[in-house]
Amino acid sequence: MAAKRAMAAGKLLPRRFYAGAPDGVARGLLGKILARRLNREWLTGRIVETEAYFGQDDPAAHAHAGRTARNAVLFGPPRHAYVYFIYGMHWCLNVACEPDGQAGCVLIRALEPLEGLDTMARLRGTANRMLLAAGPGRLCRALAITREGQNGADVASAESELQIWDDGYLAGRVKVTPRIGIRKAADRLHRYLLEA
DNA sequence: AAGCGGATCGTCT
DNA sequence: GACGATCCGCTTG
Repeated sequence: MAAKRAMAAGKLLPRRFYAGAPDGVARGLLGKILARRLNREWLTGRIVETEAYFGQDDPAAHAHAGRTARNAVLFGPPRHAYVYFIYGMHWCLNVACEPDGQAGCVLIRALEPLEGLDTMARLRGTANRMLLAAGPGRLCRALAITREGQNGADVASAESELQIWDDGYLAGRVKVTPRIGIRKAADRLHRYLLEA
């Protein structure tokens, strides 16, 4: 099937990978492959931008004020997807990390599309390959990720329709900057980008 | 090339 | 009732 090229060479990222602290997991996810099964097709892309959020200690994090109905996934075991709705319009994808009970997570901000580009372009309503999955909202649109569909999905499960793979790609230079679009704790350097 | 504001609604106070 | 971990199109220079 379509995803064979990217996924056959590698393996699912193991469950233990996600038990670490958010900054380490955010760095570690750079260069890995996000894979979304949509009907019979796999849509895949290399993760090139992430941000770390540190649970209740982090004023910018959704988990800061404590557990609510929306952010419940963050307080559960790691490796589960936290999908939330923002600005009345966009979905954003996170992966919970840290042990059960701690609410750290990593926001997946951008992909370099690898497979299923035609479907992504159709879902995005654009043919601009550079912008297919660059940005958290665009990424979710390109991969048809919503709260109803993917919130709580286990990205380390072979049965899941949302998975993260390691194909052996070696990440190059990593650029570190402040996180985007937040007002609180805007000085902290928790955004990670893979240099082109 | 960069800056501005509108769209649009779930979530929490 | 206010605001947000965004995106896009329109304006200006």
